[in-house]
Amino acid sequence: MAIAIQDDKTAGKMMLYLAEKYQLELISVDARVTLLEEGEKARRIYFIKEGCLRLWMNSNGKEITNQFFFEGSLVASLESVLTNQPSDFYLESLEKSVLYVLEKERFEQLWEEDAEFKAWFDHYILKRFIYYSKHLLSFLRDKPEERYRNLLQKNPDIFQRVPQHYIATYLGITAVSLSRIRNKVAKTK
Amino acid sequence: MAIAIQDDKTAGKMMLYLAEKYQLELISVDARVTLLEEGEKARRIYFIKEGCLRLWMNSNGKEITNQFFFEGSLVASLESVLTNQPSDFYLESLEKSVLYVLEKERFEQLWEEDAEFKAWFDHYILKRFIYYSKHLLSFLRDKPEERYRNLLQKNPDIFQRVPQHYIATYLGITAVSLSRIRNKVAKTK
DNA sequence: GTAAAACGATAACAATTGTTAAGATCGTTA
DNA sequence: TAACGATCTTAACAATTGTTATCGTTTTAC
Repeated sequence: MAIAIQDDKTAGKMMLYLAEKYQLELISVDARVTLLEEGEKARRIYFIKEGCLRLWMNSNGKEITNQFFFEGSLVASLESVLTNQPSDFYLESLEKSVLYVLEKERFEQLWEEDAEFKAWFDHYILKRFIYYSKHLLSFLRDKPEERYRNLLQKNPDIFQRVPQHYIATYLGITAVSLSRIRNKVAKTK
Repeated sequence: MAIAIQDDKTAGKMMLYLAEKYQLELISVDARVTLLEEGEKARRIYFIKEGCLRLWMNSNGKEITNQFFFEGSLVASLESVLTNQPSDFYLESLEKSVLYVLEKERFEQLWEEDAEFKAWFDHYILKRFIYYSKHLLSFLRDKPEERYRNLLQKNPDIFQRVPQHYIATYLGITAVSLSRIRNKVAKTK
């Protein structure tokens, strides 16, 4: 009896169902709004109804984008929420977004007392664990150009919605290098 | 009320306590023994009492080391165990090792029925999740030389126990490049 | 004990990426 | 509307890494 890992669509629907079930507050934010600062303790988890956000950090004056999040995703500085440590990351909206808000206290209460929520959240952590292990592997195995090709194939929309220089640091390269790779790949096709 | 993330020593002791509690079978394996092949479905989780192992994959004829595991660690192709899919990885002992064996069926039974085991395992997944997210970040943020310096500082023993060319692919570089970096860093000190 | 394999250092050259700077385009804001 | 900032491309050069090969040493296997 194996664990069936949900696909993103199913997980997204489940998330929205839970947001309604727990009657989470809905908020709207403009593009480029910072929802969490580095050094701050994260007190909220967001469920994205519409829009997109990014988690990023400042490393010696350079912005490093850790991850992008779109509709149907849970987003937070999870490490900060779970361990109660100050966040290493900034959380920022890239587009005008509509978000359900789950306060940390409510989250912890649900996690402990609500079996359906606990099952869903534990499964979410498992999914993220598998996602991270695969993403990490792509850094061990692939050159930047291959990481770009993979991203373009699996998530082409991202290039329509997210500035390219953010994508570059997500791929572990500079914006200049990504521009060169795109030029090269476009010629190859 | 935050989740307290256990340090490795505490987690290791807990693991050995559980191994005794569930009276897991103990096996000994020589160095360089393959415990799981690529394409095989993982049917066992191992708890390392003594020794060390590595998880690696073959990518276009090149060996990529995904992770090393030492005393007090749980080791398996977890993704394969959890999803019942064929493993992308090989699991191999690097030294003569002594391992507790937890069969998949027993694991699933404990996970569902034994609260202490479930709490421990869920916590383990959370820890691994945080480990992976930090490790991934080091690929986005640091150059290979910095990843080497960090590893040397945090885990110097690894260079005494693990062949250097395995460490190289774990750091995402070639063995030649790691040798050059070591030479350069040794001169800098 | 000896042959074979594994391991690590190094050299030479190719390929890729980083850095810095300049310029063009587009959208936002006063 | 005009000024500004954000975004992307490109160029030139520096720095780093990959590739291939050789060599000496150590370890393993028969």
